[in-house]
Amino acid sequence: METYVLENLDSFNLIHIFECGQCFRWNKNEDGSFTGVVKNTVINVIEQENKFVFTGVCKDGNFQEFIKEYFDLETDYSIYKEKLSKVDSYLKESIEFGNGIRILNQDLWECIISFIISANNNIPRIKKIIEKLSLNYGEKIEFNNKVYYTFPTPEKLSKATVEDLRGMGLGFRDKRIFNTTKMILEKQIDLDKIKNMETTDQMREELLKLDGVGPKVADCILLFSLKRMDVFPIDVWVRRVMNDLYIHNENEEKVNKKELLNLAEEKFLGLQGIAQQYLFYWKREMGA
DNA sequence: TCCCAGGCGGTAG
DNA sequence: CTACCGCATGGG
Repeated sequence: METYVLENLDSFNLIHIFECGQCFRWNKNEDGSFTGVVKNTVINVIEQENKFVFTGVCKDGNFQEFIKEYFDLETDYSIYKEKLSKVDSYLKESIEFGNGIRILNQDLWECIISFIISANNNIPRIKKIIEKLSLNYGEKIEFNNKVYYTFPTPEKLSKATVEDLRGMGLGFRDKRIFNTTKMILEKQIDLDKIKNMETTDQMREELLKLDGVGPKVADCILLFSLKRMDVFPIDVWVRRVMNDLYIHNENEEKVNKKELLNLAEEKFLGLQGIAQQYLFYWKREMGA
């Protein structure tokens, strides 16, 4: 068991980070701490008097480096916030609201599967399905006398038949998960190659070949795992907030996607991904 | 009960 | 190329 304590972290709020919709495997405990499974490690984080205490058993490498990498602690979010706050008063307000958001460095494989599951689904159920997959196909780890499961590897998940997957509550996404797992396992799509590609467009083109990965899911993967800050995943909430703020179309479903992308590019200038996160979180938490 | 969910794939026009 | 539809399931 290792502990890492950090003081005076800028732009770091546990609720904002874990509940802004980017990740699915973190849960809040009664003491206000959060526990999550990251790669082969279970991590607990708690905020105590302006200090953040990270606890975990790190099986791959140095625990402190692991935390710094995963929580994106090398990135200075004040620069992002400063730029975006100048866009207009809406951005300013959304940033004040989601002040402590940070984009986690999530595992590419896990991110792909998780966001295929997210299609036409709600967050509580997405989390349930991912837990069930992990329980059935992941590795068991104990932490503080509790049992956790790692996210299944492609090898392990490939043992599941389409029927098995249907039994996990995946619904119509069963075949998509099955096919994508196979494509990745057989290296028809090489994830390491994607990580090393030059441009966002090259990465997106490759991701779109995976079954169940369309424009929205690809952009989520690009933002949440490949750290492409210039992508702008458009879901119902983002469409809603962009329409309310800038377009004022009576029928928000009719708002053209290209129009939204152009607008986002023009306004947020390479920081569409970050802007999207603040706006998404703000809109979803504030409601209506 | 009924509507909806961080959409996608397929098909028709 | 765009427009539409069906899809499984369960949360609220």
